[in-house]
Amino acid sequence: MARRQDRAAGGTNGTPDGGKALKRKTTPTISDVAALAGVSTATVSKSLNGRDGISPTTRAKVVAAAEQLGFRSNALAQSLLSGRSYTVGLITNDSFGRFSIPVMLGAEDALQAGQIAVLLCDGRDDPIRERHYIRTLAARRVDGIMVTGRRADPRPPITLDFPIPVVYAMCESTDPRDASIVPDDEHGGTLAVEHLLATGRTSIGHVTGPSDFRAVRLRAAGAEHALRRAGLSLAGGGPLHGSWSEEWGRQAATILLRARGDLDAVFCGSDQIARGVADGLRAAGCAVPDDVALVGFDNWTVMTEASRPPLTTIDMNLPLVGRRAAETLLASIEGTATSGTELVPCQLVVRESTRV
Amino acid sequence: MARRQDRAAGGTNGTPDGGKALKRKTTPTISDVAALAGVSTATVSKSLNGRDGISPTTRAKVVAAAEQLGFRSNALAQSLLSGRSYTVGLITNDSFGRFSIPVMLGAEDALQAGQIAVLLCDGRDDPIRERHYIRTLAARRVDGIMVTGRRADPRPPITLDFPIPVVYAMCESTDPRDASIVPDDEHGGTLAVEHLLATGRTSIGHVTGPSDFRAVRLRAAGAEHALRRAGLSLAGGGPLHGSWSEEWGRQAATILLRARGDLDAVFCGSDQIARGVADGLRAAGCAVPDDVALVGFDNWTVMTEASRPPLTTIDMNLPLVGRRAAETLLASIEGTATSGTELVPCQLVVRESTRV
DNA sequence: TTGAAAGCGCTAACAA
DNA sequence: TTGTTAGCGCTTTCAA
Repeated sequence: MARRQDRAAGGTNGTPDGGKALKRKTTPTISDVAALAGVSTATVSKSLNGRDGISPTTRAKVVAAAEQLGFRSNALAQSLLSGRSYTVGLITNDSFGRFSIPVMLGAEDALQAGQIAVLLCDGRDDPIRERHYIRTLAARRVDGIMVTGRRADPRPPITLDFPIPVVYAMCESTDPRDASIVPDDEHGGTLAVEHLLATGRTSIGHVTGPSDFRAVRLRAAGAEHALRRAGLSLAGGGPLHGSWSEEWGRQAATILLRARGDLDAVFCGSDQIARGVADGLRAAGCAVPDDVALVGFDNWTVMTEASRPPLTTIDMNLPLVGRRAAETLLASIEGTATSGTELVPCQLVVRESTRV
Repeated sequence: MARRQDRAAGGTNGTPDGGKALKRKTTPTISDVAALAGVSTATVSKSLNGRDGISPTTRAKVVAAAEQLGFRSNALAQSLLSGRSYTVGLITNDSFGRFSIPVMLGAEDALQAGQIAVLLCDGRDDPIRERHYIRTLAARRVDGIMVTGRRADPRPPITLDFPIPVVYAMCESTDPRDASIVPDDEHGGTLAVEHLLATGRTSIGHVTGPSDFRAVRLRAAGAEHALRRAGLSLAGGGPLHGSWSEEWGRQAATILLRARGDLDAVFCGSDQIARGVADGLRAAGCAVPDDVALVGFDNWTVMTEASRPPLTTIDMNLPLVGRRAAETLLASIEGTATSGTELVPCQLVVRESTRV
């Protein structure tokens, strides 16, 4: 099956040299440093950790010795002593997809600034697997757990039989006492429609995903509020629900045009749908944005840029969601627990599809 | 900025109860279990780890005590003793994008089967950051490191000042003595063209990405080999290089049609390009697959399914790349080091765009 | 079959 | 200013 390119044998990096070996060079410990520097281990520890009560001379000697040996303090031993692993578990059920990754990146950034490492756990929507991971994380004495998901819809909280902080990012816990950080979808819907209104549109349709997504309901609600404040309502009588696909967008474009000859804007529940709508409108001889303006949702560049014309859209600030989640988790680890759901604001990104 | 939904305070899961606290319930240790079971810690250890030389009665007693206390062995302590952390570091420079994620998932799967946890490190193409991560991983005494990237192009090996196994997944190390696992792009190109030939096409063009990508050169080489074996050569005289975009695909379709009136197939270097080609052909009044058949590369569902018609494509088996990398790393950790580059075969996925 | 003791690598009292 | 000692939680001889 697999081909292997033939090449010289013998790895570079540290692959143990096959032979029974002479002096199997083992990682230097604090005692090695102490011995070399001619001091006690306690002195080495203090010197290297910047504790005071150490003479500059000694400190220099120790540092030199450590350097020479390539000494690197064993975090495992430190953790055992301090009772903190400086590690958090990241459980995701998005198989690290489009939504959870930006969240993760934001989180990882904030955590690593706090010197916290992240253990990866891909739950695959399998409760068994999730439980297994939780056991592992428990054994490794993580300082906290972050849970992430594909959908913003509330999910049952994870169950822990040991007391450590948990925060839900992107997916809300059904237990209101848990800390959750999610994008403010309703606000996103409002932003989109307000932008359309501001550019002079008045007959605005809404094409979106299945109504059993909370995000879908919230975005629609935000849109409708904004319209109501302007004394208007959705063209077509309400949101048009379908699948999260371009195909649905294309169909919906036809439906809307047929229903409302005066249609001059469409707000879509996703960029994918919006791209479909753009194609559908074009096919019907309708110009975007001249005849009909278009706003998507997600700011998924692959879609927004490939669409003709490029799409104005709503960005959920997912990295910020991740960052806030990490900060909340860190605070909780430090003892300042928070609870309840925090909404991260969305942001309008203007491109060709709504140019005036 | 952020809205906070008001809700009752007080977390569910383990957020330390604010107060100075009564008996701050601490995680039970092996001594707690020993005390409760009325035996020594050594006996507890042996009982729980299935060592023999323990009477069934005692074992049962210990197990019961452990259960009752919710005892979970401290992996940190075990690691300190065993010298193995059962953890590997995963360094990526793809910001966990489209390519490295499937690789990661495959790897994570294989590793977790081996009871190995994964520490996440997003290098962001920043060497400083990468070095920082390597220090962290060293301190945490990871058993090995896996390096992943966006491009298959060879990258300089990471530099370690301590001896642990490293494997490169998806991105090859420039040092041939390192172990690398990459998709067999050349094979992929061959598969694509052989499929087109098998379905009776003879005038086959190739539209692909920038030629400084090794994958681009390999895929083209594979395609040309297959053609040569059939006594043919690429329509258009050679590969058409451009950007990795739909836009380029649309342009290229026009170019190819103009150059070769008898064009009956196009093999594309990516699904994105292929989708553009599909649109370009359709716009030129050319039917896919009746007039011109189309094969993409990547099996990126978002593109293959949204394309009209859905695209036949080449799948790189990325999860398998990850799995093989993990297996190689595990073997290396166990002492069986490998070196050189392993090629993982690609696979043809047939859809509408090449129906006969 | 069980337990006492030593030690993995490190840090924090406390003494010197 | 430095060193001695104890101990984090666990496993493993070795002796009982």
